[in-house]
Amino acid sequence: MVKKTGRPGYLQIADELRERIRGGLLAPGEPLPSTAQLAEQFDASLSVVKMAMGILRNEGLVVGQQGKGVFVREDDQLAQDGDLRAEVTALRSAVQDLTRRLEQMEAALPAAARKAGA
Amino acid sequence: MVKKTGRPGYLQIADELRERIRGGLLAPGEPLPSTAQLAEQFDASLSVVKMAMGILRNEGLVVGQQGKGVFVREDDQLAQDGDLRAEVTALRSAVQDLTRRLEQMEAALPAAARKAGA
DNA sequence: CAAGCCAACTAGGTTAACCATGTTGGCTAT
DNA sequence: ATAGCCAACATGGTTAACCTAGTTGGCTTG
Repeated sequence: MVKKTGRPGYLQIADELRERIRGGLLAPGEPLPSTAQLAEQFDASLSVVKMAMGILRNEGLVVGQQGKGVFVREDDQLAQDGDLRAEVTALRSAVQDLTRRLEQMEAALPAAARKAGA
Repeated sequence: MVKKTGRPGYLQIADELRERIRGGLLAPGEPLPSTAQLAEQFDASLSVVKMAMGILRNEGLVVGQQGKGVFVREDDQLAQDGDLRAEVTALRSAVQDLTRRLEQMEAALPAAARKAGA
């Protein structure tokens, strides 16, 4: 299944699964095949499948549940909206602001960081 | 360096590097320390550092050049042209990180959380 | 001196192994 | 029959090893 096109296998698998999700072949809430099954289907090693899953998880397209499986995220029809750009810009500003404020808190209250970190 | 906070090490490292970039500690065009150096600095294995680098690469924050190094992406506004997905991914990670840190603060300062929240 | 080779670095892909942890269904013993 | 255990499966994190391939600087050789 995985082709030797120069594009690494774990990205090919991530692409394919991403497209199945976008195309509706894998519906929201539906479980993906298990890691082992995917490895067999794609004729790939467990490792590359796990890497692909990690990417999709990081992208938020899927949600893993230990012991059960990996499921297509339910709540993101937001990805279809037209004007994401403004939304992303606003989110970035909000994150930057939160980061700054949280850093001030952590700097002012090292006890919290100590308790959490060490 | 990597703390046992429940958040996996490769995400902690990705968080830290992402913040260095956003904060300007690592300027656009500037090379990151090599994988080996980062592993030593974070007291982590090469593997987790490589995983962290893969995430940042996937997010488009950095660009790797085989044989040379990994560099902070120069055109920071590139995300405006196509790939909102990577931008959203980065923001999601940032939010996860902020959430984790804020929860630690709240756990360490229950009085403050009570006063502010409920 | 100059050309070229080579060793030592770099990123990146792949695989395998080990462990922790959560779920589930079936079997066993009471 | 039921309660509880347990094996088989699941995700997820970590580490190590091996390989490809590009870069760079120094040394050797012509």
